[in-house]
Amino acid sequence: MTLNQIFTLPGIYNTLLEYFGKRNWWKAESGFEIMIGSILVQNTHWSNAEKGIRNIRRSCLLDPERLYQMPLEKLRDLIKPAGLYNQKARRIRAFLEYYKTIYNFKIDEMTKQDSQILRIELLEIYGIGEETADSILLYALNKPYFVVDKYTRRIFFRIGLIEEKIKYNELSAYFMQNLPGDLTVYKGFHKLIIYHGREFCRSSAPRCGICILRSRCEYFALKKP
DNA sequence: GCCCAGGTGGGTA
DNA sequence: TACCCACATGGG
Repeated sequence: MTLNQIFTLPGIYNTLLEYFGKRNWWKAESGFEIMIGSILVQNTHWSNAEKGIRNIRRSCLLDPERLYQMPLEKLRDLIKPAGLYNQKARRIRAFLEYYKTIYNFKIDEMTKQDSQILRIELLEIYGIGEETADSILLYALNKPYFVVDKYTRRIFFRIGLIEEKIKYNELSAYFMQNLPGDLTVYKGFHKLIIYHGREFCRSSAPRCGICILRSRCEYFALKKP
């Protein structure tokens, strides 16, 4: 196998999978927890977002109806460790408003809805942009949308596979067109990109992402001629 | 003490 | 349309 063959999306996916293996990932208790977590993790380290989720769970509020009844100030206090708490409290409230109005807090009803319509609906909610919408679609509702985040953009630009200013939809389409339309691959690849990004591709180390990933690819290229 | 994190919306030119 | 900027806590 040549380096060019390794540097395809399936090749990179397999390389990262061999390097990182299967790791523990956030074990959410429900789709609803994933929806709230997707908002809390916006521009925030996961460990902080998790504290917000934990506070909500401890208060027995990890339930759409109860969380909806919660005064905004109280919600704000619970999610404080996640940072950006004023904005995020309003965003969670806006999402709950939509979830109640359209789906009566029933995730099964939401899952039955057409994926494209769901995505349009989610994007109309205050505080839900493309990444958060796709995160909810993929992880909470098991709809095949590839989640593109800061790490994805940074890593694949540094490897040289995409342009720096590529639009979200173009980058997402690039992944979906070059990977099997498989939920396991979409979820797995996104997680691996995050692992790689956290360890090797921080913004303050502009070259290491390329070096590590390229060297791993070269290593596997030699290992599997 | 400084930099950064799994974004988003609003303002301005 | 394309840039800026605010938002905010906690870990390294």
